[in-house]
Amino acid sequence: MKPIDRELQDKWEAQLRKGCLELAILATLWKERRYGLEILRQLESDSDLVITEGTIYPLLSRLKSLGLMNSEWVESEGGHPRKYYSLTTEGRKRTREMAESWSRFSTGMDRLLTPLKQRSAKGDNL
Amino acid sequence: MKPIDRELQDKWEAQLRKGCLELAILATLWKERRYGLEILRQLESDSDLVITEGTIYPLLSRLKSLGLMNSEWVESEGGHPRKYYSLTTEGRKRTREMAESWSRFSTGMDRLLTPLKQRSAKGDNL
DNA sequence: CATGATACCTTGTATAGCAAGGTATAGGCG
DNA sequence: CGCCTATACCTTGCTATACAAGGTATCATG
Repeated sequence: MKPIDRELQDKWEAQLRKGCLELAILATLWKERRYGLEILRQLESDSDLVITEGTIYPLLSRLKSLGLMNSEWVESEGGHPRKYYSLTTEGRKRTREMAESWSRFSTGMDRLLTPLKQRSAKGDNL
Repeated sequence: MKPIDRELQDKWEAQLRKGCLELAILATLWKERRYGLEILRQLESDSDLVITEGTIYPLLSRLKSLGLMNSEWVESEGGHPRKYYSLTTEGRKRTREMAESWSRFSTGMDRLLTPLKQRSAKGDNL
């Protein structure tokens, strides 16, 4: 892939991620509470979402101020204390709604992309 | 759904769409050339992507300047002439790459969301 | 020639993600 | 004790995106 393509691909992927972060973050808290950097690493390992601290902390603050999360400081053995976030009842509700929204959106995108997948069916050899 | 929820849901959906537009637009041109407003209507009918003219025209210009599309003016019977866009070879290549990127991303998101779907398996009655 | 319909384009604004830099706590080391 | 490193949280300024609003152009109709 040429450098210019590489650049475009990166830019595209960057844009793609936008707007899905809230749901992704909420989802990581579905089963257990987590702290900032932990969520960040979780996203990176479970999906392709690589985000930075400058992205996640403002987002966590916003989600908390919206009442979707609670936070509590927890001392850790050695090192800086951690701020653990957990979903509120409202947060669980919204997470489910957003997941449904994602599902609809995803389905719509796949429908738009079906023409690309009909290679063999129409002798379209690319 | 309460007004505040409605607002949040709308905001979320707005963000979700960001960055997927390029791929969506390119995909509509996979089989045939189309003009601006036609693409806009196509997106609305085939998926949930409702966008405005202020969104699509700058985007089309950018995609053209990137060499992914050609455009040609075509007279229409009655009314303003239409500017038809069609994919270049480069554009088709990138569309395929972006579709693969979408597929990876979509899979990653679904993986993050799997914990939400295990209601019955763990007696999690919501 | 005014109106409506269709179509394309531009300007200004709000917002999101991010790079970069700053603060705070604890452990190891000379 | 002072210094370094690691971990963790937070803030500021920048860039790019989508969008609302408003503008231009063409043709048909009355």
